[in-house]
This record gives sequence, C-alpha cells and structure tokens, in this order.
Amino acid sequence: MLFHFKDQFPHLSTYWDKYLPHQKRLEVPAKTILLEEGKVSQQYIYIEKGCVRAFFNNNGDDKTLQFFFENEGLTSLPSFVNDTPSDITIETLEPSVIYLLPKKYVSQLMDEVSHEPGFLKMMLQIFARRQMHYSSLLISFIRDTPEQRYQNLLTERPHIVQRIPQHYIASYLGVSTVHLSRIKSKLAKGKPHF
Amino acid sequence: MLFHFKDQFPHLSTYWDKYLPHQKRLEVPAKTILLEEGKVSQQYIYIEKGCVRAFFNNNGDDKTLQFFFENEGLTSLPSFVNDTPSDITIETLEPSVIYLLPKKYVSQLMDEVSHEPGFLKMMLQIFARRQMHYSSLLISFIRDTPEQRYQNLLTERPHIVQRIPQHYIASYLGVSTVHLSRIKSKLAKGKPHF
DNA sequence: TAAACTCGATAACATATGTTATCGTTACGC
DNA sequence: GCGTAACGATAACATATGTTATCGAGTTTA
Repeated sequence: MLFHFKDQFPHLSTYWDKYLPHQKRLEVPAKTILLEEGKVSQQYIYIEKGCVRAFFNNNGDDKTLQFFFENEGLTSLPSFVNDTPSDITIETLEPSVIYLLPKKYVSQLMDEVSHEPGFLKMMLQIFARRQMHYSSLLISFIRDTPEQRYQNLLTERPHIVQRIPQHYIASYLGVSTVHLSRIKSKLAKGKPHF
Repeated sequence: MLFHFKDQFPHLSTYWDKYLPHQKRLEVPAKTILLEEGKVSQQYIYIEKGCVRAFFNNNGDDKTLQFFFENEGLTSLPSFVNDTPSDITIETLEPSVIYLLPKKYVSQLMDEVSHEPGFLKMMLQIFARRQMHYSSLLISFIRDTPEQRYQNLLTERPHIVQRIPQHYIASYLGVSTVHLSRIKSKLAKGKPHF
C-alpha cells in the first residue's frame, strides 16, 4: 500500500521515508504462511522478490482469490482494518523476500498523512480501482465459461500462467485440475502452433 | 447516494436540502429503462417506490447483477464518474416512483461538501462497504453451488425471493430458469411444510 | 542413487447444469 | 370476455464439469 503510493505520490514521500525503517525483512522458502485464516492480520506485507497467493479453504480444497508478485503489497484488508479474524490465508509460492510493516506504524502513518490534501483523493482512487477489479472479476465469473476465463488469463496476464503451477491456476479459475487440463488440450488441438 | 447519507450524517443535511429541489420526479411503469447499456449515465437515480434491477446483456440473455428497492439510490458508478459508456442497463421491475438528480448538481454538491471534515471518512466507509459487498458476492460465486446461493438468498434476503419474478432470480444466481425450478422442487421435497 | 513428493495428462464414470419443447396458470390489454 | 403475453413447472436430451484412479516425468530429500 504505502509502497506503490510512494511512486504515485512523490510529494508525500517524506512520510513514507519516515516509516520504511520499521519494516522487517524476511527471506522465506516456498509455501510459507504469511497470514493464516482465522488469525488477525498484524502487518502489511510487501513483496520484494517472489510471489504469493491469497486463498480460503472450503471443505479441504483451496479456492485461490488472487496472486501477488514483486513490488506489490497486500494484507487482508477487513482483518487489518477491523481487527477481525482473516477469512483468507496468504502463502508464498516461491522462495521470497518480503517486508513486513506492523500495523501500529501503518495506523500512525495513516493518521499523520490523512491531513494532507491529496491523501483522501488518493484513497478514493485506490478504492475505486479495487472495486473495478472485484466487479470485473465477478462479471467474468458470471458471464464467461472457464475456458474463456483461461484465455483471458493467457492474453491479459500471461505472466501468471507462465509462472504459477497449474493447479493453483485451476483453483483460481474455479475449476478442477482435471478440467483445466482438458481445456488446455482442447485449445492445443484447435490451434496447433507449428 | 446523497439520500441515505442524509440519514447517516444529519450534520451535513443543509447540503442535501439545497440540492433536493433539483431532482426530477418520475412515475414510470414496469420495464422502463432508466439507463441503457452503452450510454453515459447522466443522473443519479433514487427509488421512492418500486424496484429496479441492474443487468448486462450477453449474447441475448440477461445477467442480473443487483436489485434495488425503496429508499435506495444507484447509478453506474464508473459511467457516472468517468463519462464512459455504461456497461449495464437499469430498468424498473414494477411500476415505480423515482427521482433523478442530474450529474452536474451531484458534482457541485460533491465539491461543496468535500471540505467538510466528515465527508471523506464517509466516502471511505461507503467504498469499504461496497467492496465487502462485491467481494462476498464473488466468494459466494466461487465457493457455493447455485442451490446454496439460493438458500442464502432465502434466509438473508427473503424479500427478494418474495417480490422478484423467478426468472430474474435465476439470472441473478447465474443459472437457467429451468435449473432454478429444479432447485426449488428439490428443496420442497426435502422439507415438506405441512 | 533410491525414495518420496510435486506436478500434470488422461480415461472412465458420475453429477450438475444448460437447451429446447410442452403444458398449465395467471395477469393484462383491448 | 377473449386473446395474448408473462410466468413457472416439467420432461428429454445434450453438454460441461467434478471425482477418482492411474501413469509418467521432473525435483527434492535423505
């Protein structure tokens, strides 16, 4: 959060600089849990290297909601803001380098910076974008078949398909691994690439 | 928007009062289009009596996103804010009494009221709530079967099931009318009510 | 290197859901 | 009142998707 804002709103950078030293740097292997479903989010997560996924567990099988990569920040917003148990788990998919900023510093920073004229407009932008993201995802779920969603992923976010193991992709698309395999082989037949 | 805010933030009511006279009152029959897909949203819609639905068209069949009832306000936010063509259609489902407030007054009101200390916090609340709504809808689509979603609707928003014709409910749940009928008869078998 | 594990493909079968068509009921315009 | 359209139930069939099991190729670990 704080971190990409720094690029977008350089005039507020003195605030960011003041708090960056409070971050904790971590090098972790793949499959490390950064936030566990049911616990309260205590820090904001920033990814320097590697990637993570956010998912929730439903009767033993994972449902992946989102992937995050280098230079992205995340947390469970409702848990972080309201001190409620998180409904999602966040785990690394590759060996990663991440930074954690404890919640109390985030709050302090928010309080300080909220007096800045640009800040609230910025927050609105963030929220509007986030809403767009969720609503377009929702619309895609309602409107498109899994095959279309997979093709969208291929054209619009190919780095995900290249980098993420396929069964996580299936979980993200909302289909079984078997069915994603079928989709792929069907597409391969229709469009030979030689 | 403006209208429920008036209840929640009475200290800002002088602002609302100033702009309410600019609304246009309309009595319309059922199936009246209030905003058409592809056109730019020009006014904010408030429902005094009746109900409407927001939907988009996909190859001839409707996909309903949301229902709105008395004392609720709506518009296509992206279209309204960015002057872009709306991706949804808004139409009445019953004979309705609605109020329209042209966009220019909404903008003026926003500008005036944005200096109020409470305003931006209020906007953040609104957006956070909206995001929760979208994300929980999305999670429900990912996690639950149509049957579970229908039961959720029955328990959490029974007024919708009672009031809205069933084929719109099917469109809202993302299933065919036939399948919703099957779901209902299956539930009726499991739980006889005599 | 052997064993264990991860990942992905595929087949066979089961279930969920869509499509089309038909029918009966109700509501509504004329 | 009559004709028509809207609404919903149901059947028959087609397609999409899930489940389970098996196989094989890499990778990691001891």
